[in-house]
Amino acid sequence: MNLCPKVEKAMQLLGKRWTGLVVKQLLDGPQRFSEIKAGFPISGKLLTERLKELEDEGIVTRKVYAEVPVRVEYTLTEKGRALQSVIGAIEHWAHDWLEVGEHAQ
Amino acid sequence: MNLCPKVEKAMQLLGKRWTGLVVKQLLDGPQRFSEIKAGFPISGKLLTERLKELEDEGIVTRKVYAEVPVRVEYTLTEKGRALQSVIGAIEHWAHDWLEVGEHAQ
DNA sequence: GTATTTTGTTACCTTTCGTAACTTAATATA
DNA sequence: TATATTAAGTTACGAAAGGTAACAAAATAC
Repeated sequence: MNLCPKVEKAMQLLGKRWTGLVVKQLLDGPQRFSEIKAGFPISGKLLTERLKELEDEGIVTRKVYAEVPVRVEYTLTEKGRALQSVIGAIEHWAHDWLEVGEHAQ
Repeated sequence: MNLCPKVEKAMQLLGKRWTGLVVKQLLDGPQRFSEIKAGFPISGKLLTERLKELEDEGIVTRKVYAEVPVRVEYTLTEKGRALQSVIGAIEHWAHDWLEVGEHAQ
């Protein structure tokens, strides 16, 4: 069986460090840069990079509020919200099968 | 909201290059090293590494057949087969939302 | 003019990844 | 006996991705 290019692309997207967590974070609603960053230990550099990638893929939109200091809010598009099924499946599997602090026996 | 350690661990597992594709490949049934490798352009070095990680997590089992030349077969455990829900969700999302060869508008 | 705050960006170093040559082990062939 | 064959790795080395911490921009308050 040869691999479907769409699935390959999805895998390469989600198979990047932090991407899943960024999407999961945004499933709770629109958030600004600093809020996402506070959710897990990603560096500012990488968060910028990941958000740019997700924006390029039409998964996230970026809105700048010209306040002082500036506020930038990131929101999932419909395409992004559809990833809820994937994130949900991961959470379900994690709760069913993972033990933290040790390896599987 | 603070992140559940199980979900964090799952994300860090699946958020590694090739891991999702290795699991997807093995969902079709047990396969030997070379068969998995033929499924997508992963290097032997990385495939060894990923399979070792998945084995350490109890997601995959490794069986050596002392034939000539040697045959090594990898099989998903029940924990591994449970990832079918995750892989399935990714495939579904990919078919619903991705276009190959161009970016989202 | 200086301080403050958020959202990046840059420089620099470390870790991970990719490639290609090599190793091992058991047999078959010359 | 020597050489070839084959699958499954392993190793060395250069390239790409990731982490850290200092810096920049922009607009306002002091």
